[in-house]
Amino acid sequence: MKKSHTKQELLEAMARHALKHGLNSASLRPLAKAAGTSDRMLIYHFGAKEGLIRELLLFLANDLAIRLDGALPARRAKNRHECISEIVALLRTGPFLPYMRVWFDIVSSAAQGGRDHVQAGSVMMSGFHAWLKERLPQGEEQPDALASSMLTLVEGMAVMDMVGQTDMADLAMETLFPK
Amino acid sequence: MKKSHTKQELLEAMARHALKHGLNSASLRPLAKAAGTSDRMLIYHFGAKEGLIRELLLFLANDLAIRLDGALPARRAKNRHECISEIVALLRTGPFLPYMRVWFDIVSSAAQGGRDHVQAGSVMMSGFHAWLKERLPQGEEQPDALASSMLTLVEGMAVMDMVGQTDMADLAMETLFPK
DNA sequence: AAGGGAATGTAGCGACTGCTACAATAGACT
DNA sequence: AGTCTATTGTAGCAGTCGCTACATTCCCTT
Repeated sequence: MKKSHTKQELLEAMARHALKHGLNSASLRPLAKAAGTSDRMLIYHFGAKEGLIRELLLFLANDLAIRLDGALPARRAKNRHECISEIVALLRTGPFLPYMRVWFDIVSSAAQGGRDHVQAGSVMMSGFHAWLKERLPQGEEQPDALASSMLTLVEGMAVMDMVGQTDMADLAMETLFPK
Repeated sequence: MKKSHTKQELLEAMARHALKHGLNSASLRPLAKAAGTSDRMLIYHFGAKEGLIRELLLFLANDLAIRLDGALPARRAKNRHECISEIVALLRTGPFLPYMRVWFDIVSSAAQGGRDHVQAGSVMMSGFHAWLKERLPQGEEQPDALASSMLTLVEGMAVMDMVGQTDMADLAMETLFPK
């Protein structure tokens, strides 16, 4: 072996690159450069770009889960409004913006029928749902339904944010989960 | 003049192509072929690809508005649940799937900082909001807030649909706007 | 020490990208 | 009729894409 980058190390570096520069527009040579290797070696390790993307997506899904866990302590919110508004504030925070951009790359590719993207997106939402459920106010009778509601609304708000309709997003949140 | 395609005709044909094959991956030669002309002529008419995309986005925004108007009569829904579930059902309908795919192409590009995409997305959401407001149940005291809520939730549901989390989308809707 | 397989570099292929230089044609106007 | 301008075709450039053939180097095993 000369350098013997681990697949994990490669994925880590490529994930960092994808978070900075986008996922859909990522091509082998820039990814390789970011990971300190060559396109030649990426194909060698992952077989083809398709496999690389698949593994990169799973890595990113896991990475987001870790990042979410680290960002907000696993404690119960005081009430519904505080719960969702904390989450929204968190996602609008600098460190999470790259994840949001990559997230919509994934959604867009999933919409075009990319099965790997659908799967990765599904994994991400499941993880997000579980994470959110642990942070709901105490005593909620239907935590699944409430977590689904909040998560779905949060996703819609993210869409609105991306197209400059932050006001509409905020209004929706304040209306559905008022103080 | 030999053929003298109108810009409008070109945009129409290219919009059809974008709805079929995606917007982010659209390149000049396929677009030109779909419009019965050449990449050479597209550049001639639009100056550069950037201008073409800009005009195509506005065309699509207008097209979506027209399509929405034509799809559901401008009548008031009986209640909130009927209102939103009709809209969701409509958007999940075959003819609207291409628009959803293109929509998330736009959101994804907007997330990457594409100003034209942000603007087009904003126009689309404003139009959608106005359209929805006319179809709210009668007697709602805060139509803007309610329309924003429903629209934002619908967008979140669309995201969930794209990544195969239709169940979560439905659960959210039934929870926030129960029968 | 010899062999073997894993890892890497170099070079390049064919297809595609947005875009352009050059020339030809067609119509409108004087 | 002759000129001018708008429109179009042909050909191609320089760059990027995913991927591969070939050769080399390295470490581990025997």
